[in-house]
Amino acid sequence: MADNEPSAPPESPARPRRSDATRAAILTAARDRFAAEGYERATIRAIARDAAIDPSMVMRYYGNKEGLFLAATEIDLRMPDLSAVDPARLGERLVRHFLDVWESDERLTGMVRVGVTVDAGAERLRSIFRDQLGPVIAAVCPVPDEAPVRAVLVGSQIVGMALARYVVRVPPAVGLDHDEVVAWLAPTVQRYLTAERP
Amino acid sequence: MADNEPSAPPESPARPRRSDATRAAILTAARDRFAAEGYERATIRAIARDAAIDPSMVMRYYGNKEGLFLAATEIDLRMPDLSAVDPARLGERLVRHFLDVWESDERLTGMVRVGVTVDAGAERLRSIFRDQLGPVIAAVCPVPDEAPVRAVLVGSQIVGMALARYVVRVPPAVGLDHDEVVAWLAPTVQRYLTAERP
DNA sequence: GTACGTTGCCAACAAGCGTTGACCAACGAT
DNA sequence: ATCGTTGGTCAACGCTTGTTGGCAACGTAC
Repeated sequence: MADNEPSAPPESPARPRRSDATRAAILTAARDRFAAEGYERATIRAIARDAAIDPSMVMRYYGNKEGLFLAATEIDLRMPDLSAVDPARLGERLVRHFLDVWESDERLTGMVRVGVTVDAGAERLRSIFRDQLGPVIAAVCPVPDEAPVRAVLVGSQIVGMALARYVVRVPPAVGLDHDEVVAWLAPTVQRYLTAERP
Repeated sequence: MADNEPSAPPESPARPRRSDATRAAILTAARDRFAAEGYERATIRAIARDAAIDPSMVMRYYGNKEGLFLAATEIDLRMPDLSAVDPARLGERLVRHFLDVWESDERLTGMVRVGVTVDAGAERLRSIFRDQLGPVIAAVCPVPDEAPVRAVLVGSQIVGMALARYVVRVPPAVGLDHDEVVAWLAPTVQRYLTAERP
């Protein structure tokens, strides 16, 4: 309905358009606003102002606010291949990876903010658990059936710490450096991954 | 300013008023709405409708929306006295306590929802860490200086799991029963409380 | 050069928000 | 019986929100 490709020729899935720069500017502004202020307070008008265009352009290119949100919050955790990692250091590897990825992409903070508030965001979070964290953990899981539970355990500790550090900013959590976080959390994650089911 | 006690006599800190029932109805409705929908989407009008009164009453009794929020989300974690607990079972005790308290008070879910979105909510969360979790953990902490860090570690795991179970509702986390959650999380919490600093 | 799709701005809409002040009814002390 | 205080409703305010439709400029293909 709000689609702008007139009759997308099947041979080229995405041709460059003159408005690509605008689209990109909107996405960038939307990411910043969603991350900083959450879904409701990030207004289309503010996003458009940041992108230096008219609010109606946002509607034209992304249909409505939820469409913009979904487009702006496609997240790639860049999960490493854990099968190449020393099994005894899986926890350390994972915790360090998440610290890096979290601090390199403010969308993750925004994702948590919104995933906790809006249904569309919660579904996004679930899909990240299911499609990105799940498979990687299944690959190193002794019993494949247990992978979903182990993934959610790992995720709960990682997200919990991210919440404390980057969203709520509890002082003692903010004060920890990477090595301290790894030293505390890695054994936990390691146990969730490899310990016998209790 | 929006205070309704004309000249509160110091001898009786809180006399019963005729409007106590209304005040309570507002608070109950506010808790439900804030918990279910977060700060922005829980409108004063909707809360007033739930409480079967006029929106202006909310303003009269609680000043403004933030005042209502603060009044509706005073939270008591009912922390137990850990010094009476077998030191080897501190983790188990704490995890079980949090499961109970979380499922008996939907305000906690609302608290997390709002604490992640609004500044006033984040401050509430920090104060809960500082004033309720902190002291209890300091009492069982080998080195008192380390108590804040250990408290935030415990909190990160507890809140992370609560997020997965009660807010985002990731299926594998919802499917765990209390004993399973305790079996997985208790050793983690135990280590955060009593292990040597790594 | 003319027709047409694209890009963009502008002005407006209806709805909903938090908040305010005027006004009335019931109560309690005098 | 009266008068100030309290509990409550009503109607409106100013504002912001997401969203829409019209219209002008630009570029390109024929």
